[in-house]
Amino acid sequence: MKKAIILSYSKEAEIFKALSHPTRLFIVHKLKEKDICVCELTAMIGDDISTVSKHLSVLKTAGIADSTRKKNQIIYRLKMRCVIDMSLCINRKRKAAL
Amino acid sequence: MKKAIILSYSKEAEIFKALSHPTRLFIVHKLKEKDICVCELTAMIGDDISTVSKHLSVLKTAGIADSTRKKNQIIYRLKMRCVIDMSLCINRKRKAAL
DNA sequence: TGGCTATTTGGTAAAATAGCCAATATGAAG
DNA sequence: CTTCATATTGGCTATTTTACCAAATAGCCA
Repeated sequence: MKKAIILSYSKEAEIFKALSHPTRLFIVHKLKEKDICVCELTAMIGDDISTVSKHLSVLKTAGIADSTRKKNQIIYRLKMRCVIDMSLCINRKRKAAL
Repeated sequence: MKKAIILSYSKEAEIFKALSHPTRLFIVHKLKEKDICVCELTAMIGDDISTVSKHLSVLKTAGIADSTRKKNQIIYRLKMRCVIDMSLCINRKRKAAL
């Protein structure tokens, strides 16, 4: 059984895990500009729509995005906008490292 | 073959992935206070030293930590300190959600 | 209602990750 | 040089993740 002090980081880890896939990061960066439906994201990404849907589900479960229905489309929205700051932080570091 | 625009997020994704494990987050939060050797981290975590060493290797490869030798210990240091800001951002959100 | 569009869910195979033990390195100290 | 302490690497298995296809679901509209 894992120590409680370690387990206390599980929720935070889940959020980082949701951001740990290139496709999901791409989605986050698109959503920072505007709300987008699954179909449009799928067209941009080029994966099967079921794959994209599952990525979106991961982001939603982690609390990073949420969704609403509009006619027969599901529109996703970036809920945790501070992930953009994380991105900036990382890329600032990456450029500084050159 | 994945689209280039998606692949361009791979490096950023790697950093988030490195932070996506409770044990590694624990390590990061300890390292923000002071530099620590593998043996001390291992004692705090309770996993096999080889497991801890591999976690540290992930953090190092991602550019989040680095290490120096001191006598026969390897001392790890938090290199990308802005991951602390990410943590704050996430936990601020989490508390706001209650 | 029935068909249409958009999305999610289930199933599955391949790949990646985690964690343990054993084996190997690497420097320290006698 | 030998032994000790510290850390890393290799090998293995169990678990998780990813991505596809097929099937099911949900709302819209004739």
